[in-house]
Amino acid sequence: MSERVVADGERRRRRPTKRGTVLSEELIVETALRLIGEHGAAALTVRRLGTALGADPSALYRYFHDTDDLLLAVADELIGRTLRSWRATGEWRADLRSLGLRIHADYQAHPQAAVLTCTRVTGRVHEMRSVETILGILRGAGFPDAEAVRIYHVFVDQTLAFAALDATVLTLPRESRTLEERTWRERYARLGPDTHPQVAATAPILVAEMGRSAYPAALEMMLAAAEARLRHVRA
Amino acid sequence: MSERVVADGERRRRRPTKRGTVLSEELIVETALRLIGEHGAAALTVRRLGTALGADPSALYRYFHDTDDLLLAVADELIGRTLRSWRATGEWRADLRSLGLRIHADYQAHPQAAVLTCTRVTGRVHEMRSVETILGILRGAGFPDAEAVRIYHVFVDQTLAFAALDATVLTLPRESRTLEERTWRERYARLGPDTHPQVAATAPILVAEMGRSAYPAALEMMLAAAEARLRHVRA
DNA sequence: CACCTTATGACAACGCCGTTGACGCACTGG
DNA sequence: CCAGTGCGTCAACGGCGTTGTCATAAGGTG
Repeated sequence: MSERVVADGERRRRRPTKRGTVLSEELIVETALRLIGEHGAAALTVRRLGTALGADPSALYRYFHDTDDLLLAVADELIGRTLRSWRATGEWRADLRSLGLRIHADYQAHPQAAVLTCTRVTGRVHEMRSVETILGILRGAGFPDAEAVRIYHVFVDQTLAFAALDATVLTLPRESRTLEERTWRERYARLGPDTHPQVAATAPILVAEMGRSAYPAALEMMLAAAEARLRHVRA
Repeated sequence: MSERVVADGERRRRRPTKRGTVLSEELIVETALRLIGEHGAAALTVRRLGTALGADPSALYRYFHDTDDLLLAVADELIGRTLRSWRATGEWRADLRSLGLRIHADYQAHPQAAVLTCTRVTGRVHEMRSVETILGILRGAGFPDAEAVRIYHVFVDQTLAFAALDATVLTLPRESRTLEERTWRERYARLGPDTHPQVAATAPILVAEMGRSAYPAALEMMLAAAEARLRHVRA
């Protein structure tokens, strides 16, 4: 191979593919996101992406070193979109809540990219700006520095951890997911009170609860605990 | 296919493979865990597992419907190992705390497997016993059913999510991990108070805090919020 | 012990996947 | 308008999960 993966701006000759589309890094990333959104996470393969672009799959290797490189580009685009659409209100609980829920939701809209991205420290502009933003919210609310940093850490890692967890579930093939749902509905709901009294006593509530993400509830508990700490500090 | 996947106990004829090993569900799961531990999560393929067992890959389909089914068995074995070493004290906060920390620690001892299995609902024996245990702790503490189920969900998902997040970091190749950390520190050290005042004001605390897992702090905040709810319910 | 049934391991094949090297067309700089 | 080369295309490789078929040994039955 010619080992030539070049930044999009330095590209010299844009030759249309056999089906007439003109490739670009941006178009490829957008198409990848569209594929994920339309046909599920499993639809994102190099071959299918090539087909969707009307190009030979191997053409993509002129733009990205490998699949991982492509997914990172997709992830970076995601981070940008998320940050771009957030607005601060000035009330610390409302701001943390909306920021957390927005990150969680945006990542779940593109689970494949989220799973790969969540655990990586990018050190890029967007990430550093988010650190600054969240720390500002907490210190502005009156948390002492050590407390603010600790809560920042919990908030960020909890949000990313849940985003990755919930995204992983969405990444599973459809059969596995419906299987899990049925596992709760059928197997757990039918456990006898003699062997599993706790489950048997709460079965309907369990089935309803396990069908959704625990992140909103976890976030609320975290915010409540933080507010209690804040009152304690101020007293 | 004969569509015959039979529980391990009901197996009638144990024929040794060409290389002499006698297969069993247990042996397959153990070998899978060993493969993951020795060569990373990516090493777990049906073909390699077959080779490691000295059997034809297709022989595994007599024991598990497909790769997903096998993965669920591996996940359940992990849960079982963790539960086997835990003891209840009778005080709900202490019990949840020790259980959470133990799960988190045990999963990080097998990071490769944790990443692969954290998100799966297995519906198998060990998992069902863990649900029963945790629900028992919460309802025994006096939480009403709906509240107990909600807190159970938050507790479990938060623990697994952090376990997977922290395990993923351990999974990264050593070089990229140290590289990321160094880049991160250098970038944050360079941030001036003019552009990033919040980070600049807390830099030393930040560096110290980000070096460890946020799970213990997150767990404490969750327990504090739960106790507040409990007091509210009782009043 | 001999026989029959059948569970179960082996084999070969299918259709995916990511990735790469060789090739040659068409675009761009001169 | 020509030359050089950037980049899309083609073909192929090796690996993957999975399945249909076959053969063989285990184990009940007499």
